[in-house]
Amino acid sequence: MDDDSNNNAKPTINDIARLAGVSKKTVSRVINRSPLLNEDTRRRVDEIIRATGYVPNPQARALALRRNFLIGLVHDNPNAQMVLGMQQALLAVLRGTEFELIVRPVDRGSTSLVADVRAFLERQRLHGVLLLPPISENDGLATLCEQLGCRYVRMGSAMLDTPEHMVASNDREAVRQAVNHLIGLGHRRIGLVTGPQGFRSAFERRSGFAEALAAAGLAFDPRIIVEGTYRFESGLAAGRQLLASEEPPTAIFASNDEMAAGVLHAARERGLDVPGDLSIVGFDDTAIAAHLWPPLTTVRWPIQAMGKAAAIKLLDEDDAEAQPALFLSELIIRASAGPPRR
Amino acid sequence: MDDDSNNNAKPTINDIARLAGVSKKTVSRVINRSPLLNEDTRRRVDEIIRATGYVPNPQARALALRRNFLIGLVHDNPNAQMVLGMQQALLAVLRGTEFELIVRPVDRGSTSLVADVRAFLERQRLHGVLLLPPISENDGLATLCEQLGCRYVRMGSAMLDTPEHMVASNDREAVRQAVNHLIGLGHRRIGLVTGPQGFRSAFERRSGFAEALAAAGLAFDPRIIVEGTYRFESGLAAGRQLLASEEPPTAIFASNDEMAAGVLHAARERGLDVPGDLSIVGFDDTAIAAHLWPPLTTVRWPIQAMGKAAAIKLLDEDDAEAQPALFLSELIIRASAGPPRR
DNA sequence: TTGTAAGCGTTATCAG
DNA sequence: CTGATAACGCTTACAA
Repeated sequence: MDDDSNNNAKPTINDIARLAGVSKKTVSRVINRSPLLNEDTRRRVDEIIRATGYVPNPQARALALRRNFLIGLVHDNPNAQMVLGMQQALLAVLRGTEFELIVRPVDRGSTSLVADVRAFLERQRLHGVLLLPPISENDGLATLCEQLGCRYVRMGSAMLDTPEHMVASNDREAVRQAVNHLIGLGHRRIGLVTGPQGFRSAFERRSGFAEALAAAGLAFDPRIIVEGTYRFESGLAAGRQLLASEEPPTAIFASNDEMAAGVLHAARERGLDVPGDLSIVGFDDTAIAAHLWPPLTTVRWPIQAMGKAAAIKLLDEDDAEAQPALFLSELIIRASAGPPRR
Repeated sequence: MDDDSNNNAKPTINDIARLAGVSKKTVSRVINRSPLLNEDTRRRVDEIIRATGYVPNPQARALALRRNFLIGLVHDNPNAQMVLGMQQALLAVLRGTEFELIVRPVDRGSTSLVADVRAFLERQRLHGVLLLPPISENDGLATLCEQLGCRYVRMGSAMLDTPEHMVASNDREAVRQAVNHLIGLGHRRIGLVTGPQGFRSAFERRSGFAEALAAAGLAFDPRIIVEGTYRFESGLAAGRQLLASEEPPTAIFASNDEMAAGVLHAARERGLDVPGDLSIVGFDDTAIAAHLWPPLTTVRWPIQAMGKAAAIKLLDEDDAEAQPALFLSELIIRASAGPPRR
């Protein structure tokens, strides 16, 4: 009915020990690359392991070690593209290791946020977690991880923590560049659609905007600054408002691409030519940016690189130090921004 | 230094047993809602559990039970939006249960696909997996799950398996409706951008297209059928080709939104008015659809409902039967399709 | 209805 | 360098 070896059952450490004629502890040492091991013994055991296709049982290891080989991704899904990009980057590093990725969306509005995350971390005994914005801005979560002895890395739009716990994009500088681009094109009256209050990224981007204007000696006119929610609809509403104002801007910087798409919509509704009548710049370089018409000038931040760095920081104490904590974004110039017609 | 109870250490089943003055087995019975249990005992133990905040250690349970409380999401990431939507739907059901979601991207091109998944399933001893298209079309994977005693549900664009193992959208019917919509608007020459060969969804959508044409007595002209890759660039290329043809279509059905965005781009390049000169219909109703200008008429399939049904099928043997396996898509009429001008 | 003993597959301790 | 032996926290026999 069956042919070789123990048929269906996967071999355990005991099987290997018996086959190799050593104790299970020795096998364990081989598995864990213990340095104090006779080279011959190691080779012999390794051979058996290879031959049998033995793989240590993660559940048993987790129990004995009191910690799991799991990396958690905790987020509040502000941006599907970003979350998935992060996942891919993490998994690229995790692949080939014994670690698995476990995903945990949470509700940042909930008063029990910290308690929820605590329960999750305690239960699963994660090796480490990556906190995505905006919940990464919550210092309580960082403290919690520290307390629980769970490695953590926060992702954010500014340095919120020490380098080993941080991968940050420099949003402020990136926006400064983007706005400088508009100023360089000749724009003097530039509108802003901000992100929602309370988001650090919104604050940073707004600051970069203000700084760029100040550096160019341009006025920061609150009448052409509108707060958005990072959603398309809010961009649409903001665009309508801005374009209907007495003295409409010739360019609008939207704090993310989704809102920029909304602004573009508003421009179309009024029959405006983009970029002739209105230049638009977004932020994030999500998929939509290149697919809009005209393709959107925007800021791209290195999700892949940041995710990779985060994963390495989470996995390995030693390599962590070597990884950068601050990442530079890049202005992607497409067709949605040009010189003002008037 | 510390105040109450065992300070830092989480209570174990032994602590609860001692505190309640019963054996650990009894506590175990309470945890697992064993029916043969004195109501009084149960209450007493439950009380202690609540008071101490005891939570059973999942790793220990996994070891003893030889199976993990993990649900896997195995995919090849053809569509970020869909993957994330699926995740959300699964997690909504998993939330509040003891199950966690573990994400596993794979490479469908790899010759070791089945072996990779096997290694993953054997190692993690998953409770169940959800296979997303296109790898869900691989019967080998389903057989594998069966062999390993791992529950599975396949998601696809047609019924590829028995209802308890399937959540399917009816792409063929949905496309038929979409194309009928175009025909109803007066279009007689309709182009098609297909998905890549080998994808069942591509086949189904193409079939629906052909059937709608046939039912209306319209010719299926291979010269205005172009194969795409489900990517924006392929839609752009296809659009250019179609619009440059001798007798260009007055409407184009693209087999997904991303390609539809590409077709729209191609139309813009030629200065065409949409929908005046060209009507465009997409498929998927991803975020981009509503954000394009003009907003895209497209087909929406019920990701959330499908994900929820899949999760329930994976979790519970009994409820599984009650869940539908076939889901109907919906034509979302926006502004990108209208009557032909000529 | 409840408890006892043994085991799940691994690692840590501490001798040899 | 290597190996008994006892954890890790829970469940499944099998008794009582």
